[in-house]
Amino acid sequence: MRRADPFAASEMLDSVPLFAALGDAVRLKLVVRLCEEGSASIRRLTTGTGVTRQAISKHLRVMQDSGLVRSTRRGRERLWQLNQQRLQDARRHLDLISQQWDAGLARLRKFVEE
Amino acid sequence: MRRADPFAASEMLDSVPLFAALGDAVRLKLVVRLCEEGSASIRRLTTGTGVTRQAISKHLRVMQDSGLVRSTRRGRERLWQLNQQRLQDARRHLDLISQQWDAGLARLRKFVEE
DNA sequence: CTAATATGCAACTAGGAGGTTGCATAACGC
DNA sequence: GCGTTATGCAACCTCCTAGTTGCATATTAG
Repeated sequence: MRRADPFAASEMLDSVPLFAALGDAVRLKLVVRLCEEGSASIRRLTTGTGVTRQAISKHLRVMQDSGLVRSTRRGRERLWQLNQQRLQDARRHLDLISQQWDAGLARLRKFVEE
Repeated sequence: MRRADPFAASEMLDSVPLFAALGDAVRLKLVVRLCEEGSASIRRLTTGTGVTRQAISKHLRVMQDSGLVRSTRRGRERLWQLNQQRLQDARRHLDLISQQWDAGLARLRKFVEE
């Protein structure tokens, strides 16, 4: 009962939480911040955001659940850093969509011309 | 009072609604569907989704507001299609993030080694 | 003209997301 | 040991989002 899909729909759906993680202004700023600083503690990431530490903590957990960031405990603080592999997954999925779109266009064009 | 940003944060934030649009299973399936079919009416896009036509209509509006799709009226139906330019914007932003991440890593590595 | 088709609009509901405050716990510095 | 710092956990609030149903409107077919 599976529909035929020209590119793996199930794998594509894996990136839904990843895109959702990127689809929030606070979180996208955190991504930028982590790019600049490499890795940083919650306290450090909170400064300048205008929201509380707990809010940032929640955002980081969302990002972690989507695989976008990971953390390591060091002493009394937890250091967060980007997981670049996951970013590349997202890029790859967008590439696949674009390619498929092009292919679909070409197919339609051919269909019309025949 | 603007913070210095190594890559345009304001432009980056433009893609927040775009990522949010992609961060939903129903909508990402619609993207795939539009890739396959080129352009399609609401009624057509609704079949097989398990939700009502109005739900799909709302999703399409969200996607439209983020620039991901556009529509044209033809007779009594409205045809929707992907806006590939916007997809490429998203890819470009992910590329920028990745590059910045690499640069940040290199900077940190150099700092540690010195 | 009339019936069927395709969509738009509005009101409503349920649930989740983003945010807060308050308290608990663990690790440093002295 | 003790105060300070950094985080975790839980309860709570608010609002937006995804979904529904019901009705209105426009267009096509016959």
